[in-house]
Amino acid sequence: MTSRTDGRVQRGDQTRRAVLRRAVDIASVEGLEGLSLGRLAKELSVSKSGVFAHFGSKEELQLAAVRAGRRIFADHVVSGALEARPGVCRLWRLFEDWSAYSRGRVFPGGCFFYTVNAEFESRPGRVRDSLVRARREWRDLLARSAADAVQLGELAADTDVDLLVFELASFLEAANSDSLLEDDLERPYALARAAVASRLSALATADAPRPWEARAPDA
Amino acid sequence: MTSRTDGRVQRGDQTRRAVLRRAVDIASVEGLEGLSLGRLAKELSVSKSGVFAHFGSKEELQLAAVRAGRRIFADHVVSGALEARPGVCRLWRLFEDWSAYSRGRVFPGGCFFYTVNAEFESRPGRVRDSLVRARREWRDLLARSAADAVQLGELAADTDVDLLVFELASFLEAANSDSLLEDDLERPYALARAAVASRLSALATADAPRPWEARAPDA
DNA sequence: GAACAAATAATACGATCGTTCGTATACTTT
DNA sequence: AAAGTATACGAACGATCGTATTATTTGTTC
Repeated sequence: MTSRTDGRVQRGDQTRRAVLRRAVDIASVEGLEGLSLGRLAKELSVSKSGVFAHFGSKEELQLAAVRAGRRIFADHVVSGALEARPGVCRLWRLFEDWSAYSRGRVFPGGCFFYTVNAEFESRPGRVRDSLVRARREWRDLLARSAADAVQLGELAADTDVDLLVFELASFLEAANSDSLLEDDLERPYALARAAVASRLSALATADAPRPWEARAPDA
Repeated sequence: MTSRTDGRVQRGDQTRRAVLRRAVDIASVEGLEGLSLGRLAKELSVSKSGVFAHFGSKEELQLAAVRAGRRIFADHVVSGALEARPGVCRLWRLFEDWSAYSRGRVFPGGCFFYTVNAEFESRPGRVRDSLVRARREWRDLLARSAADAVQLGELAADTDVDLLVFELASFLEAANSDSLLEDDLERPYALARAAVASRLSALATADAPRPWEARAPDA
């Protein structure tokens, strides 16, 4: 029988992981089409065919990069927020973690999904399909969190959840893009914070928690 | 003195225009890096070197495409709004014209600047610089229009103009991107309309014009 | 140590990239 | 008519792209 850990596949997984980490970093700056097997191989000091063999085609590499991007996004933004109590606290936590994820440049080109969504939003294919799915899951998480807040009586009962989610998501994406284009790590995120807090404040009920009013923690 | 009609220049300008019109259309879908001289030449049935000679380098072609995109954007979005009376009416008109420009797919890939800004937001160079300049002019136009509205007493005197502009611009960009990714020509623009109207309503003074409350014109 | 399997490498292919060069064909100016 | 200029062409350059085929190294199992 095959032993618990085969050193060969172990090593393979390791390089595969290294390739994907580099791939998502590149893609966040230059897009998934800007990825090239040759460049990836050179930067990682492996052979081009070695990289190729791991994925079988460029499209498969791109799809794997999207999956890798999702894992990193989930680790930095989703998993922490799921520990916050449901409702407006979780919603605010999603904003704060997303803000830290984008502002902290977990990917050198800012949010990985902002870049590649813009790249593939008009290009049919499997890559676009997987990006649309990922985006829906993210928006659904925002929508569920907002709906929870309404159900818990933290946001007004007549809150238009779809509209709120659209507004919040707009602010996040704009902060990412503005920060990169203006080369400003402060102002766009401060504006997004004010915009999100303003929306939530306007909808919050009298006795709802208001995490956005807490003193900003010193760095 | 130069004679009445210079056939060379005329013919040259014509193909140059044709190249640029095709270039911005392609770039709105595939980005300015996705442009290729060979493809451009093939689609326009001219020689690759002929296209190249018009611009001298790919970067110059990209810069010319940005300028062409600006002209088209100005024609569809800016010039009409400048005819509206200053203040909240002009602000609303900017939203409506931008919405029609994006929704009407003046460029097949949606807003040209959304695509190429995302492409170049992390890439230094002259193309990025020209995009940043164009973006600043657009945001300044929004800011001046909002400031006018405050000065005219149409929006509350304590309006945070910078925040308002951030919010409005966020909604526009998100509508464009959502529409393309969801393949939905209605909902994202309706959400953006509701979001913009909601922000303006909240800030509008008692006797300010409220163009967003007018009956939507039938198509 | 032999037989086998998985990860990586070496090499090559055809296509396309941006660019350069030399040239033919207009048109304008002298 | 001669000289000059602008547009466009065709062919070729070296580089790089994604991919395929064929070896070689590396680790496991008998």
